Amino acid sequence: METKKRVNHDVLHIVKTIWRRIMMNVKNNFAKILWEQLKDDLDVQEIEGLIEKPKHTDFGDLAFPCFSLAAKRKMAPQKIAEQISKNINSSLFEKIEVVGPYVNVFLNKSQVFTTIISEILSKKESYGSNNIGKGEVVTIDMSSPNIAKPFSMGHLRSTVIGNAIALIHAKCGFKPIKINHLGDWGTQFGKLIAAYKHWGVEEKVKQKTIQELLALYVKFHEEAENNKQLEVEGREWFKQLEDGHEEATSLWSWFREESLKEFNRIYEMLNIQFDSTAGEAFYNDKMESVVELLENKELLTESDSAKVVLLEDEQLPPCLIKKSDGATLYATRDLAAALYRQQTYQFAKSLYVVGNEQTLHFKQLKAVLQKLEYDWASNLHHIGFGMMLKDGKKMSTRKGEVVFLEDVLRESISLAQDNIEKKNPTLENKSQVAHMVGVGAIVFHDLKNYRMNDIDFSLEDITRFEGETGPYVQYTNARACSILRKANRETIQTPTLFTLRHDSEWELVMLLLEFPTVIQHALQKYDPSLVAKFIVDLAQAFNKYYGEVKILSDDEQKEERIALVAATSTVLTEGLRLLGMKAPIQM
RNA sequence: GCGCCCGUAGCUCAAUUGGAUAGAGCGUUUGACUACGGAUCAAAAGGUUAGGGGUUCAAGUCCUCUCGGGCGCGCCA
Repeated sequence: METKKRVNHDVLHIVKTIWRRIMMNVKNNFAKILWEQLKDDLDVQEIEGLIEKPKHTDFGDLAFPCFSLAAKRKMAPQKIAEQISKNINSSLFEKIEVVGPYVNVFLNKSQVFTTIISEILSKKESYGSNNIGKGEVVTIDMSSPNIAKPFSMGHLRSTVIGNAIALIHAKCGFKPIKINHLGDWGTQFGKLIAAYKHWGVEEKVKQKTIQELLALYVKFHEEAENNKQLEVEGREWFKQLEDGHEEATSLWSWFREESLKEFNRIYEMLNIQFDSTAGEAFYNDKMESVVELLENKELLTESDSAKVVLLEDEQLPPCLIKKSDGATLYATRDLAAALYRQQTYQFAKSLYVVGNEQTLHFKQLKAVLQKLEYDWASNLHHIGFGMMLKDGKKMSTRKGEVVFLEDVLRESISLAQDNIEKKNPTLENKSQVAHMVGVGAIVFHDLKNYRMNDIDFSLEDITRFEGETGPYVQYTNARACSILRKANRETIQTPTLFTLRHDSEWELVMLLLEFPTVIQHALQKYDPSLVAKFIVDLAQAFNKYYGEVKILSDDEQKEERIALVAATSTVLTEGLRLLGMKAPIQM
């Protein structure tokens, strides 16, 4: 008895392993089969590169286009396709069709199905993980809001894109280091101190810090229009700050502390933590050595009594290192930061999730590091993104045209709360779920489109819960969880062989199969939107299936369908997690 | 003026990176078993891919010009 069981188990195991191997390399196997006939014209790798996934499901699961052979053989591609298909004989496919110049193959569905579902059920949330990163460190410069300014919708982009990129890197075996490069230094603090000295009221600032500080900042710029003296005052106060003037310093650290309290509230809402919050001020004592470094390499040139690094060979404008009054600048600070990060973390890659408008700055930064002959300079990457626009135009902090992220988050959470009251009033942990859904809507909205595109701010769009949205994906998963709850299985059985009955089942499986590839693409392109689009596709496929098939009806396929639902829920949950979102099991 | 990015359905965006009939969501119109959860599903309408020229078996995708929009370009960050 014991032995028999063992034998059966082993046989099953072997069958599974073989099929897993085949599925991992379905494309490669198809290429090898084709190669048998095409040896004279192409090698296996070339063939594999030509194999595509057809646009429509009626065209099969994989396709080989014969265009490139047509030129070599001087034959019509249609004829070549016919010839090839006649000579293929493999159990890998259940059907082969020729449509014009394409050889379309249909995979043996039930075996693929069995393999992929059992893989997901056994690996669970680690399905799709890989070890491309081999434990290498990747620093990610992200979020970086400015002290004394509101945490705007614009900063949200850097924060959530950076966070998703960090999660994707971790999934691929990297060690991400999230750095919040706080904007806590610079001329604007001089202006702010000047404004506070003129019009500031301590109590007001204590009550509503950032609103009040923003009001002062806006007033400063309004007044400065007609009063040039103010600008001078601002610069003087910043100089005082740099020289350690007592009042200036204490005002600065007060502003900084109060601002951080507000930012932390938002990070808590978004559930995002940082490995380092070393902001710009952190590099104050590391600036002089950068300047010396550049001087020793004789890279500094004096120009209009300022010091610059010329980048003519690189066809870039000069990089400004020191102002005529001797003060350092943004570029100097980022050079110091790059050096510090390389020393501290020995990164394999250093990413900067910063808006597109700073593209030139990062080109210059990289170019200067290359002039300093650091070979790691080529591992710096600017991950740009489009702006958050209002009516097609950039929002200006100076004019007070900003939307507070916190207001938008609260609005969205309260809308989610209303929905729950209406649709699921008996839900137990309503407010936690409302939080997950409301915040999820905003995060997803920001990640679903390619990051380079500009986004026009629309509260209506952001807080939409229907269609291609975060809540839609969350809802789909909650439905799947509901079925699993009703099925009431201690463990999900993986049937030995699936019998597919519906096209919608196969579409679901093909999507599940793609998940690991999607993750790799998202990694290579630093593009979380690929994951977002994928989980929307998956949710759509699941909802279609759900509408078509009664999953819990009692027939021979019931266990298979439950297994498919479990696998789908696992991937949806994991996909949401990679975007920094929660997947409530009820909502 | 110079440099970079963008232009796809009324709106917001896709399109396997040069491949088959350019697809989704929103909005509009119509329909769905008194429900495995309707935050869902099914269907209809909606396109000269801003425009011209070029490259090739094949262009929304590459090259070029025109028009339209955005961003950046030494003492801000």
